[in-house]
Amino acid sequence: MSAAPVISSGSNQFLSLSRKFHRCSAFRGRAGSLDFSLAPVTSSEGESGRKPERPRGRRRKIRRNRAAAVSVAEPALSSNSRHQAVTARSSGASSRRFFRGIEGLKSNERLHRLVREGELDDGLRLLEGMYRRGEIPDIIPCTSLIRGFCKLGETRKAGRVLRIIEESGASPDVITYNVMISGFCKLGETDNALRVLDRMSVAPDVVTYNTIFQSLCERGKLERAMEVLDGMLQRGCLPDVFTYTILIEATCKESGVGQAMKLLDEMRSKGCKPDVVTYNVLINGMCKEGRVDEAIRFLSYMPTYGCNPNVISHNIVLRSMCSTGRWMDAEKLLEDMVQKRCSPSVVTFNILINFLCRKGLLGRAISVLEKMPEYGCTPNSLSYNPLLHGFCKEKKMKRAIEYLEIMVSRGCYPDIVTYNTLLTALCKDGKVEVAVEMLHQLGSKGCSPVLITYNTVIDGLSKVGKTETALELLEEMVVKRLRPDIITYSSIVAGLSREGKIEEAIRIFHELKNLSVRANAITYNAIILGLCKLRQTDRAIDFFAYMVSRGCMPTESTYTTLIEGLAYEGMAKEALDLLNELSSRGVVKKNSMQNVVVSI
DNA sequence: ATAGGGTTAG
Repeated sequence: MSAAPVISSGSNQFLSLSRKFHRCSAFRGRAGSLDFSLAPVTSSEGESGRKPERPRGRRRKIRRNRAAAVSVAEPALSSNSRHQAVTARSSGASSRRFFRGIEGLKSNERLHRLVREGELDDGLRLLEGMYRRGEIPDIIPCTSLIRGFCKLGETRKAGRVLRIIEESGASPDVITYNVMISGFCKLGETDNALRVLDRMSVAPDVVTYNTIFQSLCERGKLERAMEVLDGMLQRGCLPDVFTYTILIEATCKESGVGQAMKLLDEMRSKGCKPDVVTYNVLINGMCKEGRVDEAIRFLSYMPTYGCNPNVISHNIVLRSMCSTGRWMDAEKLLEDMVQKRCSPSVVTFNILINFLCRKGLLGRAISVLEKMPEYGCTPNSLSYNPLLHGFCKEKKMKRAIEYLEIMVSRGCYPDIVTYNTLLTALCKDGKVEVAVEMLHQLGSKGCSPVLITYNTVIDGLSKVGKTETALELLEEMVVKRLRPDIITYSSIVAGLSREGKIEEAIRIFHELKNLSVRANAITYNAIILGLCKLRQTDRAIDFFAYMVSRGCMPTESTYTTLIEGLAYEGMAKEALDLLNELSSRGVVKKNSMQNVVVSI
């Protein structure tokens, strides 16, 4: 960015500005249709892999019991090594081989102990030694070792353990393989999981396959999953309800409910009976496609398929009714549920409360919340938070605090979202100091601030000219290992711009590249606004050009800011011309610029 | 293997 020449009014300058604009190629079409490929502008926080972990208690218990049974009956000898010791003796083998067997027994005992104590790396080291000496390891501690390493994300070490088992002459069983495969899958290494599947020395079971299907489908690789299904059928392994349900869900997402229904037929024809989850997945698919009425009909047919809908079936439909504004239907469905003795859950009520709050019907939301105990449901933070948010939005802080106290008095403790909501309201209310104070007291209330918490307060500070303090909070969050994102930096850049500290704003802006944070239109707009306010419209236009060259799509406020900048510098006619041109291209709505036009 | 996931920047 070169130093900006001082611009005086005059149409010559405007011509050159205008040419600059045209060179930016943003005018070749509407704002929404730049003719070169644009990287996504929105921040890609997306999902953070936070599916609640399913309790696997039952299966684990069985496994543990089996391990326990072995070690109780034969404290030092597992089936594997006992077999070896016996053959070594009975075949009259050399004493060296016999002793190696004895050493192996001792090593396995130590391996068991290390794994039990969680000393995984020591366990692996011992295992390597055993492998070198030709001792045969027990697969049970080895399987635990694989599971442990996978939990730590160290799939490489887990894979090494599996290799050692395979090459040492011990035979891994299907459980060992399943642990390895599920480890790879959980960490997103589906290709590695498939490689293990291919080289398995024992037949994979339905659990093996389901783990892989789950992982493939989560990553949108339905086609690959269907190929694996073919392989499964060829090997004579029978799919179960889980298998089909996973595949049906993915099919709903990728090819629509129509396709998914065909899979349902296939499932039935193979003698596999769909259960309530299978049907719920389909109902969800219908709702997502906007076919709510079809979903309602399906719900009522379910009993004739030999399967009664459950709370979740109803909740899916309920949510869909609410979001399409069919409030009366939703209330009726709730009545139906109660009548059919399908008790509503907290989720049922939270769906209703959420949508009432969004519509601003806080009174009705409260009456729903207060009725929950009659149905045996206790409101949780997801019940109270939308209500607090509603009060805050209406600037009824008193009522918000009142309800905060009510929730606490009922034993429902505020969570980080509750606090974030309150912090937002405090900042908007000009009580930023209070917000900072509250932020720092969160820890003592057993609730740690998250990225959004800091973003909220940093933005609040930046808005009232306290970017100094905002920058301190930025430091603080980094120390707490929270990674600032584009929202954090946009707030700070905007704050600096507003204060006229444009050079510092630009410096931080350029730092973003090193931090691998991608600037978006909001960040650019903040700088452009700062430059315009300093009457450096020329630099602002340079920056606009830079924005486009970096593949960031300008927004309406990018343009309005620039038009205002021109007007502000006294180039009234130019501003008007540009406004006319942009509005004729549909990039800027004229009525959104009424004040500017009037001021000119 | 299915439902609620709410709160932050122009």
